[in-house]
Amino acid sequence: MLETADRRRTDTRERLLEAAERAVVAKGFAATSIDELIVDVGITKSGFFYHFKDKNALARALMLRYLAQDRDVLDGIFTRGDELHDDPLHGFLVGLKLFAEALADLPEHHPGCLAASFCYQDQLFDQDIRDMNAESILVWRRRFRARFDLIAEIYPPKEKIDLEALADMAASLVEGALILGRALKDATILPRQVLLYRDFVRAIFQP
Amino acid sequence: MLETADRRRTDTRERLLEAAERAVVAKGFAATSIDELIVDVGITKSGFFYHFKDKNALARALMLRYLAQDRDVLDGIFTRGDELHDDPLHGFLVGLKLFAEALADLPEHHPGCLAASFCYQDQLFDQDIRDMNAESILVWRRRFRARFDLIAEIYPPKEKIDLEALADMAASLVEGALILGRALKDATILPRQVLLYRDFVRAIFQP
DNA sequence: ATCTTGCTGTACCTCGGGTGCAGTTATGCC
DNA sequence: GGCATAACTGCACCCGAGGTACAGCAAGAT
Repeated sequence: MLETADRRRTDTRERLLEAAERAVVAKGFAATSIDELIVDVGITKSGFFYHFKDKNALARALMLRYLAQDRDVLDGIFTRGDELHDDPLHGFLVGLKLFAEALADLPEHHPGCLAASFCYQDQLFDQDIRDMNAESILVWRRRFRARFDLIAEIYPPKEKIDLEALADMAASLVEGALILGRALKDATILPRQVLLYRDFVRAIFQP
Repeated sequence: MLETADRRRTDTRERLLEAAERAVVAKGFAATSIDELIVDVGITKSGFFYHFKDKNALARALMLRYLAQDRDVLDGIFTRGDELHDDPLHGFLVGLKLFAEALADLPEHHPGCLAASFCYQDQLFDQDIRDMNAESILVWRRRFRARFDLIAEIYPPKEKIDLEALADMAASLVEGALILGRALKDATILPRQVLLYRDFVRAIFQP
C-alpha cells in the first residue's frame, strides 16, 4: 500500500517524550494535553496509553530522560575544560567559559529547565518524581562542591566562604536566569550570569 | 438567625486572592481549581464568577497584588538599610543583610515566587499578564542597576564589570534559590545565596 | 420604598484525563 | 507456514473542571 513509514514501532515513545518536553517547558505540565501530543506524533489516544499508563508515567519518563541528558551535557563540558587545563581551578574556569558559550549558542530563543518547570507544580506528581527532581539539583551541588574542595586545597580562599552555597549558586543562577530570560525574552541573560559566576569563583580562589 | 458573619461582602475578593496565591505557589495555576478556592472561602461558584469573570481575571489580580507587595517589601528593606548607613555601598550591603535575615525568618517552609510560578506556564495567560510578569523582573533590574551606578561613581570597580548582569543576578539568585529550596525542602538555601551575593558585591566595589 | 451590592441556585455545555476492551497488522521466531 | 508478540486503532463511556446564562434573594445605603 506504499506506506512510507507505517509500523514505526521503535521510536514512537521517544517522539512522544520529545513533544512532551517541548510542550511542558513551554507551558507547564498541567497545561500540556495528551491530545496535542498524540496529534504531534500522529497516533491515537489509545496509542498514548499503550506507552504510558497515565500522565504521571509520562512525567516520570521525562524526568529520567532529563536527568541523563543533564548529566551528559555537564560531563561533556567540564571534562573538555579539564582537558584544556591541568589545574583544577583553571580547568573549571575554562569549563564555565565553555558552558556560557554553549548556552549563548542555543538555537531556542527561551529555553527552560524541566526541573524548574516541575518545581512549581510538584503537587501534581507522585513522591518519586519529586525525589528525582531533588536529585537533579543534588547532582549539581555534589559536582560543584567536589570541585571547590579540590580547588580550595591548592588555592585556599583568603576569606572563609560557604562552599556549599557557592556550589548551589551555580544551579540557582542557571534556574533563575532561565526564568529571567523567558520573562524578558532575552537569551543573553543566562550566559552573562554564568560568566559573572565565573568572575566570582575566580575572585574567591585566585591568589 | 444568629449568623456570625453573614454579608461579609467587603473582603471576600481579598480572601479569594489569598487562597489563590497560596494554592498557585504551592501547585501551579493550572492545577488550582476554582472549586477548591470557593470551598476555602465558603462561597459558591457563581460567587467566584461574580468577582472574577474568568480564571484569567484571577491571574491578573494576583499579579497586581504581587507587584505591589514585592515593591513594598523591597522598598522597606532597602530604605532601612540606607537609614542605617549614609554611604550607598554600605547602605546597600546592610540592606542585603536585612533581606537575608527577613528571608531566613519566613514562617513558611518553602516559599515561592508568583512570577516564577507563572513563568513556566505563561502560555496559559493573556499577553498583558506576561507583560506584568516581565515588569516584576524589570523592577528588580532597575532598582539594583540604579544603585550600582551610584556606588560605581564613588567606588569605581577595579575591573570592568557587567553592571546590568550584576543587577539581574539578584533576581536570578532569588528565583533560583527558591526553586532549590523547594526541591530540596531546605529553607536555608535562599538566605545563604543572598549573603553570598552580598560578598560578591562587596568584593567588586570595596577598595 | 427602592436601588445596589454581593451573593445563591439551577441547568447546561465543552474539554481533558482516564478506563476498558475488542480488533488489527507487521515482524520475528520456531 | 503458523503463531506469538509488539504496537497500535476504534469505540464507548465516566468524571471533574472551566465556563455560560440567568433568575432570585437579602442586607445596607439613600
